[in-house]
Amino acid sequence: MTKPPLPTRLSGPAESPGFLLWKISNAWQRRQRAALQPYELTHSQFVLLATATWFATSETLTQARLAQLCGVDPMTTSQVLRALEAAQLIQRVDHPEDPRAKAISVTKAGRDLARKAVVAVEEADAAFFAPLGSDTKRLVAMFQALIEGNERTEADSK
Amino acid sequence: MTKPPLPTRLSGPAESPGFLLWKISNAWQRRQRAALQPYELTHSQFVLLATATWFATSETLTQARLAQLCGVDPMTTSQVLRALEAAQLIQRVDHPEDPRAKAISVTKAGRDLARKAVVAVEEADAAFFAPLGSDTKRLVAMFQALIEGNERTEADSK
DNA sequence: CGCTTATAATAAGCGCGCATACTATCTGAG
DNA sequence: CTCAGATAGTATGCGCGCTTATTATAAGCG
Repeated sequence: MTKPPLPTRLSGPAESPGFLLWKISNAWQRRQRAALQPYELTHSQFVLLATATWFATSETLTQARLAQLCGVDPMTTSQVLRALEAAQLIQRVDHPEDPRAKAISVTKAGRDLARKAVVAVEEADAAFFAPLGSDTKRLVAMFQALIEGNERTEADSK
Repeated sequence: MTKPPLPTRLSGPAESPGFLLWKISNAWQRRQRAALQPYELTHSQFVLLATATWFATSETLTQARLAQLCGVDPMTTSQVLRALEAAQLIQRVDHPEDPRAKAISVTKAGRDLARKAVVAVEEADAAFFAPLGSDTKRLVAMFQALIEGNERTEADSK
């Protein structure tokens, strides 16, 4: 070793938490894709459909509210919800009180599909994190700390 | 509570490791995007450029080899490398021994940019995981276990 | 009341991460 | 040597995640 080609990065990317996070997230999404394929849903479609199913009973959902609940950006939410509407899993009608907004409701087909898909998703999720065993709880705690700690930073930079 | 709208999913998605993983990965990519913006690089471009810089001194890189080293799929690798070539950060010449393959080399501009960008990336990375403090090591270990444990499963399903 | 500011949704467009399919070439078994 | 199967790279196309910009409307302030 005369002169390493890059500063730091001591022994390749294998130990960088960010690099690993990226790889794991990709692997997880492949898993989810496979698990959701029988239902012809993508992961984002599932998240929005499931969350809408969950909250539609307790409040009148708008796209913006749903985006906030799921942590999906409003642009993507708009696009994905239109796909869900085209598949007749949800309905988007003009909001009774705010003509700018759309009121989101879930059709019976949507509810039924969500109920079936959520089982497959949670199964795939459990299988993916199974290698951690009981440490999974610890991972969840770390994840929550990361979200907490970075939410603030992101809000600052706006 | 008369009848929950969905089976399981006991108290919303906030505790699902997969859901958290997805949110965190998105947040991390936003951070990386911001950190790399001054260099006009995307995350994938950086990873491929940095890895090429790292390994080009020790072996004759092909796209397939680079894809394998980075864990990026070959199709994306092809596309991203062409972007890097257009930016004159790498070169793709016909491989001397295998006419199917391209030999990848990094230009001086590419090396210089990689050297600068890697600092910004590692800084952003450190800031992102800072909330975990010394537990970061534990997270890395969990990540490695997850990759290990799921690599096998994915290979099986092919 | 009028006016500024914030908000709901969308159009257009970019790059990644795939899946699928195709061409050209290498490699190994017989 | 031949030929089947693996491999390197790419075209095409889809959906997400995001940026920027636009339209329409709501909400707050003087």
